[in-house]
Amino acid sequence: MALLDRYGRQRWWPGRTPYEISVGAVLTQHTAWVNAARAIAALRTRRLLTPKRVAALPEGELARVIRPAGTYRLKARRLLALTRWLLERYGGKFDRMGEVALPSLRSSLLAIPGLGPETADAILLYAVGRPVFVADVYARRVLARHRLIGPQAAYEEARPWLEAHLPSDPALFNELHALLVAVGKSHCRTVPRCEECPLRWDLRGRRPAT
DNA sequence: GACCAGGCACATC
DNA sequence: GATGTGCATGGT
Repeated sequence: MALLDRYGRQRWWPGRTPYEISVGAVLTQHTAWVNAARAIAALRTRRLLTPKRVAALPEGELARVIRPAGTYRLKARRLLALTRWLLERYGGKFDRMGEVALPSLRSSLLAIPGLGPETADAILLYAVGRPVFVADVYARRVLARHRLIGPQAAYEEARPWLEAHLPSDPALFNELHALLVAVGKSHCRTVPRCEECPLRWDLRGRRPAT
């Protein structure tokens, strides 16, 4: 892949366990990753990166620990909701989700207050390993720039487009999403036109005639 | 001091 | 259905 050659492997999503990855997905909402990482580090220092320990914590105390991530009262509530869902349905074990059909697992995640499509899909892809594309603002920006989707395309428009145009491979989704974020953050912001960008060849699965 | 960063829920028009 | 606002920190 041309993007891979240019930007290198991105090694997303940082996290030692599926639970830690899911915690990161909530903590990074509308927040720079570096601040979410601080909050995760604070949780790790207190040995709180397990569902049972988080669930046992009063909301106010959890909020204090994750303060560096910003919107901490909100995120403490969301983190507890996710953690309780995980414990009640799967005993805190991500591998028990393996038998659940993807659509029902996804809608079950979306029913948790505080989990929108992007957070739910990040958990599905990066923590559970399901083939769901995280069609975040960067991915949509890059696709729109190449007129592969409309400039105002919504999340739920871009995600099926990506999933339909790519092999259904979680490892590929993982790396490409990370690469699209890297491109969307830097290159596509500063370069007005991308007619020659190799991205479109990757996405369309063919190279243009030269 | 404004703006942004790997969103979401809720109110209002 | 589109638009606006609160949440809140830390970096540029």
